Amino acid sequence: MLDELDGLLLAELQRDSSRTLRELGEVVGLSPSAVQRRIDRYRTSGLITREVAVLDAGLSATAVLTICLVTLRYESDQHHAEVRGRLLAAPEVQQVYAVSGDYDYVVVLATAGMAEYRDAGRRLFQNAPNIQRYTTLVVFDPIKTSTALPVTIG
Amino acid sequence: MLDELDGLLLAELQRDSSRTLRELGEVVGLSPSAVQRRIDRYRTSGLITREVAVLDAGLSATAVLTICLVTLRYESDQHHAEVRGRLLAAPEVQQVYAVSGDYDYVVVLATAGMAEYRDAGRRLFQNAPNIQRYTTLVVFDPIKTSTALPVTIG
DNA sequence: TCTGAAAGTTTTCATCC
DNA sequence: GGATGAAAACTTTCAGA
Repeated sequence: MLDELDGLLLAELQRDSSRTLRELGEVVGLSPSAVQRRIDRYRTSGLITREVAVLDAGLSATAVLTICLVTLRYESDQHHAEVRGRLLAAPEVQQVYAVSGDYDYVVVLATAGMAEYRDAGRRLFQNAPNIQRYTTLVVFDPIKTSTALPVTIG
Repeated sequence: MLDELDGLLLAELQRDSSRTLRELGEVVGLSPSAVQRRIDRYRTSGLITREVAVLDAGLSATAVLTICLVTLRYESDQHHAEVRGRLLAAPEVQQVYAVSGDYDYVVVLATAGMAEYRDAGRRLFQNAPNIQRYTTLVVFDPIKTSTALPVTIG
């Protein structure tokens, strides 16, 4: 179970994880070793899955982001597994969400350029089985790209 | 300008930034201090915008992710700025993409539960000016949530 | 611009509260 | 659980190539 200090600490870590244990301790009001013990717990429990550097999409110059809204032809587990496997294996695929609503999947692609996007789109959707239809939205401004989640305490 | 070593190093940092300079150096074939100099350059140039901990959406228990596809009523810069300002100010807003295609914005919301989502949706879209229509997709499985971008060398 | 070694911090870990 | 302090590890700095 998580208390308010965990909520605070996790919010800080989702905002900036590059600080030292002492700096984090000052923010949340704990000693460095107390901070460390909590962070260890998040890591071993799998609550923190990874720590990553986030690049500026604008400065990554020619990077093109596209969002594909995908509907499958068939709804069986096998067909879903097949599509997921294909998406996860593709290096261009940045994010995949299984959704309920007007579509089955929302897929964010990050490619080095427009030509690379066309290739990926054809390979993953156009010439692929089980895809009934898909719509592409080209991102011209990635206004906010956080991964922060709310932490429920208690 | 970035060389192949930068491309390698940036890919590694986007995958796992929690490693030491020595470990990273072993992966890319550089000494710890050479790695550090390059990372410093990424940080001061703004290519690396931040370093964050990524939480497991499943273990974050009651966290609900939703994706809203939003169309504005008017296309002027002022109207866009107004909507963006509102979205950026909301703590529930995890990601915002300005897109071209069938919609104007793709917005990812992360809320502590369904009730919180309903509040946020009403506040940000239903009872808000300039929103012509919006569709909500409820995420029932965040299959992949990376932020990795391709790095163009040269 | 890289390497390698010395100096300065941070993290780790055992111990006590 | 949390704090403290010593040891180990890491990062930073700087001389030399």
